[in-house]
Amino acid sequence: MRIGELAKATGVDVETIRYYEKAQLLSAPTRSDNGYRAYTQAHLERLAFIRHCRALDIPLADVRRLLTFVDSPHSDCGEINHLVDAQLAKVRARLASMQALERQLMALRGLCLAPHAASECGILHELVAAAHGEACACHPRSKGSATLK
Amino acid sequence: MRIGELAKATGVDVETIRYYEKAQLLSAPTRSDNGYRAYTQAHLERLAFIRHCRALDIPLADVRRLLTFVDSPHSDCGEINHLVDAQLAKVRARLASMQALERQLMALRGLCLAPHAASECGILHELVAAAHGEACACHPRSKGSATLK
DNA sequence: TAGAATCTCTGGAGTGACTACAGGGTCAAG
DNA sequence: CTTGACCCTGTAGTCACTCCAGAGATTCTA
Repeated sequence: MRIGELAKATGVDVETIRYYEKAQLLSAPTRSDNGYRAYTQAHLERLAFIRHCRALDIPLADVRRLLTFVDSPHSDCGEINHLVDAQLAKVRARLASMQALERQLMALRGLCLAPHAASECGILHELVAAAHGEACACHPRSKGSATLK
Repeated sequence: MRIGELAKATGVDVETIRYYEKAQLLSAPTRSDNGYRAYTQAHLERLAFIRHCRALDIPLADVRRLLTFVDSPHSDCGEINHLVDAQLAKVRARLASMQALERQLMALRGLCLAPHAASECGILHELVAAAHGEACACHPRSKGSATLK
């Protein structure tokens, strides 16, 4: 199988496959007489594994660890659990901050509903106000007056 | 104000401030006799503005655009709305994929509750199964048998 | 006043995970 | 025989920082 076929079969870009080889995630395949990379079914499976992990946003360093487990079936899988747990925690933390971000942007967007002069734009005012340490729609002060007069 | 004081006042790292200067987001301040950067209140406000935008995950290129609006108060703010809307759409898209990701990882995690040999680890089986195009707990096949026998 | 700790400077390299070239070689179809 | 699709290597660019080396300036403590 040539690199283009492998790319099509797995949905991974050709350049990315070469990158994975250089990054030691995919072993270097044998070469045909013309110097083209010749991949086997084993490569395809390994690449699909990597792609699946990446779809789960698992960093390449962790994918590398997981691959060693695939290669040594008698080792203990405790670290695998740990790895997935860590990934889940990371995703959840990002999820929470994303949700806060969405709320902040919605509050900001609500300050300017129709276009007008920038000097009167609620959004710009809001962003500038942050510079003065005033309460803003995004990050209301927890204590004291959260309302601007 | 020296760079360290500015950093403390805004919560932006010293190196990041210098980076913003190089990236043309913050104008180069005058220098003291010893060559140290001497910042003004205007710099502080501008930096706070940038920081606030970054807290909203607005890319630096967009922050640069926003700063031109701050500098030209008579321009129309339509682009500001557009920019915030685009940011909101981006955050929402990421939010959705993050939520899917969380579900996938939870499904994966449920496959191995106690550590044992890697060869029998449900998580590893699952990740490897993806290589064969089989249905997996993360991405069940829409048609046909979604259950593994 | 000496020495140490802290601050500041510049320029350059490193991060993650690709992505995009430039400049060439190989191969099949028309 | 030329066109186009594919493949090769190596390098540089992306984003937004972050870290480092090696040097000079300032400030604190003994």
